[in-house]
Amino acid sequence: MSKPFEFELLHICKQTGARRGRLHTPHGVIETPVYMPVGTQASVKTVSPEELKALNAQIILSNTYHLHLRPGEELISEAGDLHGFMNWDRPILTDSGGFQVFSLASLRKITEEGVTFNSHLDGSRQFFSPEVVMGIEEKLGSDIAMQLDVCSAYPCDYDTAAKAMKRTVRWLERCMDAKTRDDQALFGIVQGAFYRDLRVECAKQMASYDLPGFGIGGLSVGEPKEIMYDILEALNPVMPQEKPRYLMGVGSPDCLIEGVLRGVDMFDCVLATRVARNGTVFTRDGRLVIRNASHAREFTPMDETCDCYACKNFTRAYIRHLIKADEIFGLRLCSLHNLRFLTKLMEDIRSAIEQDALRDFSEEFYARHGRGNW
RNA sequence: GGGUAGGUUCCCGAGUGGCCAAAGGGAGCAGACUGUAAAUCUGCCGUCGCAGACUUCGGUGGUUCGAAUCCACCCCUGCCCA
Repeated sequence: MSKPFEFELLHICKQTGARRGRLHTPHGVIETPVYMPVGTQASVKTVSPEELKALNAQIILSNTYHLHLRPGEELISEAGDLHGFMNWDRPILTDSGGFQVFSLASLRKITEEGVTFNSHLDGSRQFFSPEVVMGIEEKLGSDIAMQLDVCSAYPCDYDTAAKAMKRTVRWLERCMDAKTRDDQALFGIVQGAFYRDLRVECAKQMASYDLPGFGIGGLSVGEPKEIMYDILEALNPVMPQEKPRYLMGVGSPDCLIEGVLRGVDMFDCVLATRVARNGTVFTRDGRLVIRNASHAREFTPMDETCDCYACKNFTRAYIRHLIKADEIFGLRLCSLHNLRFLTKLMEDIRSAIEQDALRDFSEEFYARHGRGNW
């Protein structure tokens, strides 16, 4: 019996240094590196829990801000917790609302005490602080709770980035003080925008706290990928080896590979499901806009090599038709496929690490898919 | 046969003398999307092109400096009456 939130570092790829691990949670074990589908409002859009399990989703994300506004954590706790409410018995990670502070910038005001929001739903005044957020996340009963953080935009001047990073550290301390549940892990979030020294300083400071894992936030917010990779390279040696590192909001296939190569263990991203609903799918030959007219008469699977429900049963021509006709089933098929594409990619990555061959794997992947087509 | 309302760019539909290649939808085509205010958003959508030019508003002929818009006749469609 392992202790809660133990992270076993099972293997390090001799070719790349990439990490193969296993994170224990109250709702089961997570094999890492892992991609986590996003279910912001207690639902991975268009996909059922049974389907998520079938495509080997090990853990999903949900969102504190959105669930607080609707239906409210009180109502969810009446159902027991978020797991019971949405009938998902595997692990759940809740994001804190820190990203909404960033993406709903026009609706909020940040002070040291916390963030004042106008709800995007009805305009009502909302107040989020580290303590408030921890209270909500504990009521939701997620396995992993993210701290409330301050995410910087791209570009961001040094002074602003430094202030946001330092406030994030102070808010992490307040989250730790407010935390009461032992069966929920709290992750800090490394900030510092695109400045290596700020990132390293933040990571070192947070590493001194006894936390079960750490997020890397504020990346993939519009900066070139090389900048993100550079920050990850700076963080790799200074983040605790024995704790999982979670790169927040990143999940194009190439970024997943590049992240793992730079020591990342966990990822989440809306890209797969959002792009799916807009008529684009990942395939072994790169991104495919299945909505385009060129696929109208292709009576072949979206991806010949894919084992997902959509590829095993339906053709490009049919799925394109569904998308063009605004049939919900088309959105579901594309979502199922893209999610499976990523969970399968992570399976392959885990196996490549175990075989000390992740470099070979990534080179084959790029030879096949190209580097820029994602 | 008589009366009446109409015929607009792929479709629906606005426009009733110049600011009209012609509103607005839809369809179509393409692009974007990375801790989800997203089944969303953006662009193109007569032809050729850089400016610009050219051909269009049922047909033909007129009026006018100028017509999708006014006049005449013709063709076609809906409705009403015989």
